[in-house]
Amino acid sequence: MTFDVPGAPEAAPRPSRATLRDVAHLAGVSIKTASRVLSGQPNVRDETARRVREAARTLRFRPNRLARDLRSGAVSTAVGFVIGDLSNPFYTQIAAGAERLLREHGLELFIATSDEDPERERRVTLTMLERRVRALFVVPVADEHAYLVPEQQLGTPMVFIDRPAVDVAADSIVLDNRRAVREATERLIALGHRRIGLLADRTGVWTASERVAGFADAMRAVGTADWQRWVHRAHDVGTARSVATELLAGPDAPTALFALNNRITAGVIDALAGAPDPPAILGFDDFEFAPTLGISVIAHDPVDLGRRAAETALDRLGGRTGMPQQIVLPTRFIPRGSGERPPREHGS
Amino acid sequence: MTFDVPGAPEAAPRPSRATLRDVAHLAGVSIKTASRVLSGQPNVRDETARRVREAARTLRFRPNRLARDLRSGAVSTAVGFVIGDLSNPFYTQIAAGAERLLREHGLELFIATSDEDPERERRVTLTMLERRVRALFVVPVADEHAYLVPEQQLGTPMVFIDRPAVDVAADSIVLDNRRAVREATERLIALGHRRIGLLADRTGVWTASERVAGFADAMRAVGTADWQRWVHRAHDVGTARSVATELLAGPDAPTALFALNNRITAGVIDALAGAPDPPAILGFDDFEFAPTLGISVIAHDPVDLGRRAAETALDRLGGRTGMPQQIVLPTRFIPRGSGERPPREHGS
DNA sequence: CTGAAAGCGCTTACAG
DNA sequence: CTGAAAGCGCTTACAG
Repeated sequence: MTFDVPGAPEAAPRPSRATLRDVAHLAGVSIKTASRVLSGQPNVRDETARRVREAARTLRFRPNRLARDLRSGAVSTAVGFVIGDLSNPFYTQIAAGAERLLREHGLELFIATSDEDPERERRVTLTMLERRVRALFVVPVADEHAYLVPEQQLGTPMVFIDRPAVDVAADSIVLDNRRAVREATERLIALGHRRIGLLADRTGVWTASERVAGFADAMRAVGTADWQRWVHRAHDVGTARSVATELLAGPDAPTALFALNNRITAGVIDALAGAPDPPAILGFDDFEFAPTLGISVIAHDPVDLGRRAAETALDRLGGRTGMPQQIVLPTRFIPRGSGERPPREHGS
Repeated sequence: MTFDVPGAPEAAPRPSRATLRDVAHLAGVSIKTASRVLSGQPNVRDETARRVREAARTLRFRPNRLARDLRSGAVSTAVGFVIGDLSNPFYTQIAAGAERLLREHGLELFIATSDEDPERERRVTLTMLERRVRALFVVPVADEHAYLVPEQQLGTPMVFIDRPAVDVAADSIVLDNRRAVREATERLIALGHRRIGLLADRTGVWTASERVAGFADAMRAVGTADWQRWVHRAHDVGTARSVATELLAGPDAPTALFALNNRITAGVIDALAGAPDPPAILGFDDFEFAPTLGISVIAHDPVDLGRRAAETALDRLGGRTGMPQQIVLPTRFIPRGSGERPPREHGS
């Protein structure tokens, strides 16, 4: 359905945009004085300021930040945020956490998506730097970031989130993936589970490797040498669903399924909906309906990841120097039926 | 946990950033020739181009977009996107849909959040315009946008999403809220429900009013004059939970609950988890676990909302003039247990 | 194929 | 308290 809004005006002739020069002219002052008034600098007579403001209003003057930022140091008040995908809440909640803190410091967010593609990540990151963002946040997919070294040396603070920086000495904020998965696996083992199907993201994904390592730690500790046969790969809801379905239909079906991220957990839940004798399910990443669905999760707060990243960048902008830091945020195990509700941005 | 990364270098002395002038100088050409090479213009001898590119590489030259955009029309390749909240997937999926299309046209996304606050919405919108964004997308909370009129007359395409523009004649993309809720209510009535508890967002929210109107249409059609007594208000998961709990405990408890957005649906689900004799639940907005939880939904695709908005803006940028349009996207009713899976960005 | 000049719209540094 | 000049780093328009 498409229809015209009744009574809407014809496209008006386009007046051109008023500049500071126009305002100054109309107010009968120099361009510098107009600049003073409109950017809140002192030392202008009240009457003069009033005239300038009125001229600005009359002309509907809006300053040009491009020009302003260019002149004053070629650094804008924008910060760049590179994430994998805007439709994945994990990423956007990180951005939300960072944004909240940044805007208290007068900074704005420029978000670009890498589509989980290393080459595109590189391209959009460089574009952000061309805009002279004041700081850069990356939830990296690529593991090659040497191209950022010169930019970093030029003083742009960079913070890597969820996965550490590899070949650039930048600050990073990560979760304690390995420990979390080791301890959760130990719980499953303590409950008597031995056939634990692990569904991990693709090899090469740093968080997946860390989490699998935690699983290996726990399995080896109880003498399970062939732990690798329990490790399966999935990357999205669809593949996770198929893998889970196959696993349960096969011989030697697992008594527990451990999904290593929220997308995989969703697939597993899908596969098991209405199954007669469902295995225990454990998921890395908390999600809203976990309590309702009776699923144990390893919980953490993406918003907090973002907030910590912003803190780190603000620190650097504030002049803190020294070695890059890696901050490791703890996760929390929430067993099913615990009734515990972790704090969330929305609701609960 | 916080620790220093071992072996990280001391903060290096900051070299200053190379400009086009530096590159030209090193390559022994004029600044204009360097510009030609690096911005891909023709008419440069191969050998000259090679020298320039090498100089650029040596100096790690990165063009300054602020300067480029300022010179060439003072319009950047960024588009502005104002949403209520980065941690609400409904908004970010809209942004995802728009971004995908826009980037095919070489445009980048600048996202700002209004925090659902009209005054803040106004402020961030104006800041975007100061950055001379090429187009502006707004999922509005305010219902006063007259201040955008001059900007629009200056030729910045604006598209309102999910809620129409009120006092500025801009294009908009909305859902068929009223019809969708009327028809869904009719279904409930056909199933024999008469005591239908409606949980709507705050009065003043345009989508809420439309949806309530649809409910009224259906209730009046079957002679229910006192339909208003079934309308309750909630704004987030928490309030929706309390309202739902109260409703069910009260006398004359509803046999069906109709939640008018995804946040409210989540609250209702929460309230009903484990209830002995739960009412039917119907929710506006689709969500991933609706099939698993056995909930009927009014489905639509936020990604598509964003895509259509981007199409509209690109059209305007391409020179289409004429009256602003309001595009109404249809929704789909998905009954519980239908097994139907709507297409989603992630998974399924 | 190449370059010198002017200018985008502001702010900085300096002078009065 | 106010202003004329210079310049941020590029590209446009023009000339050769």
